[in-house]
Amino acid sequence: MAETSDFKAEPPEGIDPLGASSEGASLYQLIREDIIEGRLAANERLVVTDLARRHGTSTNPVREALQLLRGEGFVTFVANRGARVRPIDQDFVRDIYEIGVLIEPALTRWFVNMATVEDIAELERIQGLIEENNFADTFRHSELDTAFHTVMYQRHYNRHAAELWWKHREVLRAVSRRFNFTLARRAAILREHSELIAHVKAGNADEAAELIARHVEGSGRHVLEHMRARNAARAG
Amino acid sequence: MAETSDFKAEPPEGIDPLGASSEGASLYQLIREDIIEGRLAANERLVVTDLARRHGTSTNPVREALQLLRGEGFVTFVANRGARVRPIDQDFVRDIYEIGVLIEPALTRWFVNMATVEDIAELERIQGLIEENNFADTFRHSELDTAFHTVMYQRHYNRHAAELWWKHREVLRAVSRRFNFTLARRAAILREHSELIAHVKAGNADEAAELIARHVEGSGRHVLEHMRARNAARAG
DNA sequence: TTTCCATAAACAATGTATGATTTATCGCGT
DNA sequence: ACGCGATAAATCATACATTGTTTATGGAAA
Repeated sequence: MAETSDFKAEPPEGIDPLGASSEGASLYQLIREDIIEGRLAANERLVVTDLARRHGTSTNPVREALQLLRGEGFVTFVANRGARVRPIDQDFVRDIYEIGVLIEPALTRWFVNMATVEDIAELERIQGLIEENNFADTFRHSELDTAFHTVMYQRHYNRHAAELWWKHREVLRAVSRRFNFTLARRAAILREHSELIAHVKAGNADEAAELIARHVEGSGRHVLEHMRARNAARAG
Repeated sequence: MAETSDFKAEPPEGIDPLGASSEGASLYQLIREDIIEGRLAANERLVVTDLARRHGTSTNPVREALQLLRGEGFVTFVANRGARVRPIDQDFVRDIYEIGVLIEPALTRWFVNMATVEDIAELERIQGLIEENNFADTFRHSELDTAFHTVMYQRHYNRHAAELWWKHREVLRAVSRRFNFTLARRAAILREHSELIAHVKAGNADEAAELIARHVEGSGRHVLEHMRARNAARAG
């Protein structure tokens, strides 16, 4: 699994990157990243001619990229008023965490029943790196954590579910990177990952699924609490 | 609830129809329906100039509509080879049914705890129409069935989940219309809807959620069985 | 003076048309 | 079966028309 040895988490195998054609693809990816990473403000207007100038293309590919992003839900359109950045706010994050709580246990259950020794070794390797890093490098942690779960969901037969998870994951990864982990959360993550590996080894699908549900919910609660706090600080 | 008195099911309130601008919107909707209703064959090439000619527009709006459909997952792109119709095959249908089994119980649980007397009256009214129709008019049944579930999920706070459900529902509605209901399935639908209403009235959220899981799973099994049979017939 | 409103100018979205360039695809002859 | 040239099509650029939105501006009213 080459994608887990370096820092950058890769999409699960078999998920088309949606960035096919050279020019338009990078345009799409650039705008997408700007939204997900928060470099474009919530509700900011996306003016076609501006984007075209900024990226050195004509307006045509820009408009197509915006429609693609619209279909994925990262951009909203109003007739004759063009595109705006869809805000990745608390509601947004809560929504996709809740969907994760529902879907990830099912993906996990399947994984437990299908896991090979190589899979388990890979999980343990990544978990080793996570413990080694011990949250020192936030970016690295978030990549490793994503890789950990990717190993589990990567080969699931339900491609819709796996792709949905990945799409959500990309957002959550970016959002959670903006915050530091509390000590309690750090401990919970390490403990839950270890327990999960134990369940996988023992073939306890139900326990693993239940654990993942708690894991995702805990992660969501943690991020949302941070968002709330930051929001309150900004408002107060 | 005006949307349930006539034949055409409407998207849940608050779901933007994604068809904003007049021209491009209808283009998008037309192509989308052609795919969902199966008028465009699986994997069929979507040639930009053809579509433009057929719909009497220039190529630009066509390309944008295709990108939007790509983002929604109804169309696939390969670099420099353009767009193709994403096949709505057994895998596709199984995937989204399975996601429904995971998500709909959660939506239902919330509904049971929030349902007003008007909601319940509306459910009973629709259920009355469903029984009255008694599967005589397949199209009408599918619209009514959709309306029934829409009442439940319409106002859920998790807009992502509700929109995901709706997007999937539009596909499943079209697919299931291609088949007739077996007698066993008819009986199950009527029984489960009635039981569901009883659970809602009694405020039994868990029972309702469990029932919906079975309802969706049964519906999926039924449709998939039909698809399998038709596929086998075609192959044999 | 400030607030409000109508109006005009500037801006931008949307669609059309056309051409250049690159990349697939297909038919044909070897 | 293979290569090659013709055709088809995707992709991008450019320019422009039309339409609707936004903003600036100059008064009229409070």
